[in-house]
Amino acid sequence: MHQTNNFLFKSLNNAQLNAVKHINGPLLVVAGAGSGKTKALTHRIANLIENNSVDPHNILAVTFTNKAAKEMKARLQVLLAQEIALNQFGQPWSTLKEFDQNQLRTNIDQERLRDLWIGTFHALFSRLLRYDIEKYQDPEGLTWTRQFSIYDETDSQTLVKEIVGQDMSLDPKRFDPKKIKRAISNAKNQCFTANDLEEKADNHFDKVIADAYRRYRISLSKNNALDFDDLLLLPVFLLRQNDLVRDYWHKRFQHVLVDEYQDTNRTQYELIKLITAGNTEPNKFCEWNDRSIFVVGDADQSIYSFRAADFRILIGFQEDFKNSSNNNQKASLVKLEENYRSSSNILTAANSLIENNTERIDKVLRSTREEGELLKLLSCDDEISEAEAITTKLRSLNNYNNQPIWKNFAILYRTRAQSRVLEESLVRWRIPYTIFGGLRFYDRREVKDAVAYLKVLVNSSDNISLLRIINVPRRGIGKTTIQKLNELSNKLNIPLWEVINDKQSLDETIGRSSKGINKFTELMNDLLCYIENSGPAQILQLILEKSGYLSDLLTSGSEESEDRRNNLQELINAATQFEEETENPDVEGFLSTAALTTDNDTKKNHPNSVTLMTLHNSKGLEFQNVFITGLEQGLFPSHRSIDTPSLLEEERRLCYVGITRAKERVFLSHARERRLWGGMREATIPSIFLSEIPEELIDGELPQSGGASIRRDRHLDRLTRVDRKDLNESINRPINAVRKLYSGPSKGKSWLIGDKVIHSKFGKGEIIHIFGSGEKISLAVKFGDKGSKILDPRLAPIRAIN
DNA sequence: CGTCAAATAATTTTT
DNA sequence: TTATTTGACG
Repeated sequence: MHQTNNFLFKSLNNAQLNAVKHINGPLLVVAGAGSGKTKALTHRIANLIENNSVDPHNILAVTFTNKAAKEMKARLQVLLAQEIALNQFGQPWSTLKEFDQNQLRTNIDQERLRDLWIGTFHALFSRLLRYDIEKYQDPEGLTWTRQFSIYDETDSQTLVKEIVGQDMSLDPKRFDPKKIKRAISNAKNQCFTANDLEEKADNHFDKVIADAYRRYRISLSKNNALDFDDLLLLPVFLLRQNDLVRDYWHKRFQHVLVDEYQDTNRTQYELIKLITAGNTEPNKFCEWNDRSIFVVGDADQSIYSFRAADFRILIGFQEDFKNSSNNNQKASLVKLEENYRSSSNILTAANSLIENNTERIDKVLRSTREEGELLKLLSCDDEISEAEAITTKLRSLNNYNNQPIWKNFAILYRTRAQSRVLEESLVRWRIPYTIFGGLRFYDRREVKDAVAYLKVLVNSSDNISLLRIINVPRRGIGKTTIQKLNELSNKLNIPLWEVINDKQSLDETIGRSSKGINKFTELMNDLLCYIENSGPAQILQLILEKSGYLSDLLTSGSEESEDRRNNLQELINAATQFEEETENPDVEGFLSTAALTTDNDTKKNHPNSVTLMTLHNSKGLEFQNVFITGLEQGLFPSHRSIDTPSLLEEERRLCYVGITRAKERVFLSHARERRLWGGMREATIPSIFLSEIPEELIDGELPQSGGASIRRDRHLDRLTRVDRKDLNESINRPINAVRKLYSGPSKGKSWLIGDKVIHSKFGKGEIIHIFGSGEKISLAVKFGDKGSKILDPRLAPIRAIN
């Protein structure tokens, strides 16, 4: 063995080594938060390439976010560069000049890793479709070409709305287009066709959805467009039906790696199976020589089930990929349980919390670090005091530095609406902050307009984009004109573009309204002359100039239009960058990138500011100090999840994700009263999650401002306490193992954990948890087959039984 | 055809 | 409260 082995392996712990050294066959890596899973992934790829002569051309590495893909690629480059530096130049990478480092990395990227497919599910499989979509034979006879448009959420929503409202003439009050879109999306993510839905439908509503699904698909095809879900679903059908195509991709991708496997949905799972095992069921597949499937994930961090992600796919991996030729031996498993991020108090808290979930893979995060500080509880009067308490903490923790380090702090919340109050407080104290998420760069109006021009130039069937720009900038084309043209297009069954591009018949049908239309078609035909020989950046420039879009913005001269102009310049920069980075930078490719890029990944490393984001957005990140806000029943956990155990467990995982983001300190805050939307105040009950963290790990503190003056001892009365002894006993037991005596409310009936009750709807049950205090308590009651419910004893139709 | 004001709805959102 | 969408009017 050469010394490269040493180098690749030396910084890994035993579990990581086992993962990295696994070569052929299936492997599941259960990777807890902060356990170095990206390290395992990148080192494994490097090991395949460098020590096992695997051609990068034969590797497929799939992630869920562009950011993760980018990071993986960058780390892989460095790994390979380090090796080359050592072997070829005889000096460690770190001693090379920065210029030489970059040179080497670029070299590696362009030569060694050129054919390595690493990216998001959507990016990679849309790429596959750009090659092979024309080989797809749809059972309903629908077709697409390789110039297909990708519709984002808004575009496809518009289309569904059109179909439901006009095509099917349904009352949008009874059949909410948003709900229908969601239902269709859900079906697509579970690999169901419209026919499948039709067969399953046992009520009117489901039949309507199946019908809408079928029409929506036809409509997409007429527009030569695909939505996000299709980028995964269509490849599944294509690979299933076309042996040649399937064989090609199956043979090509001998080593498949999937990151965040707990977030895969059924359709993605089908894709992975088709690529890995071809037409064979994976547990019947035996040709594992020179072939592997390597999935990494953490069921405890599955927080996207509302987008049809299903972590049971991860839990089932060992069974799915078991070896039928060897005693039905289960697929191998490696657990990464050593956490390098958080202090041990934080980890113990997170572990105790997640123990309350029932659907898990047994796993405990082990700390590699010192005990650290206790988690701090901030009990506040209302959401304003909460914000004030947080900013006060922020300032006091930074007082000891003459240079405040704001970037060490993150404030996490369950819903976007919570950010406003926090912002106000931060502004008041002049604390710099950055809000994550929100409007995508490519979702800005002017950017979407410009991109829509490109889309129509490439794909003239794309009516959504055509209608978006036909009167932008103003050409005096109104609603009635457009409606007439649409009707004509439908009647003659000719694409809208061809209808408006036929000057003569246009004059006949709409007379003088055709003036604006002609202006538009002349512009587009002019632009079409350039499409063959110019890159996306130049065409964008031409679009903005020739359409008058830019000059319109210039004449208005407002601050807003200046912003717009900057954004458009930014778009051209993005196109230029795309041309520089891409081997064959055609407009179609740029459009795919534009559709599949969020600016979370392009956003430059934020300056020294506090980060504000939703708990969902925080997954995969880490911060020195983390605030988790709004820990109240109905907010976190959200009211939609509170009486459905599986949803409640997902909220708990979300809380687990939040806590495990922190390296040094965790602050948990809740407000006793919160203005919801509108003026009304609502008294709150502290979150059940607070009661699931061992009391001795939490330090209740007196908030320094905002008049939130409740003391620790008074506060803790409000929570159900969990004794250490009971907690230890509860480990490895289901949720109802945590039991304690609770002194009930002063008035009315007092309740005890363990009491049996009878509910008029759910039948007999047992109280497994009590939280809140005084008049405001809630009971968690477990009803045999009906699962657990959270009930208010003052309202719920229950009575005690023996 | 375009603008303004009333009406309406409100978890989370890797692509 | 706010963001977005609808529809009446000039």
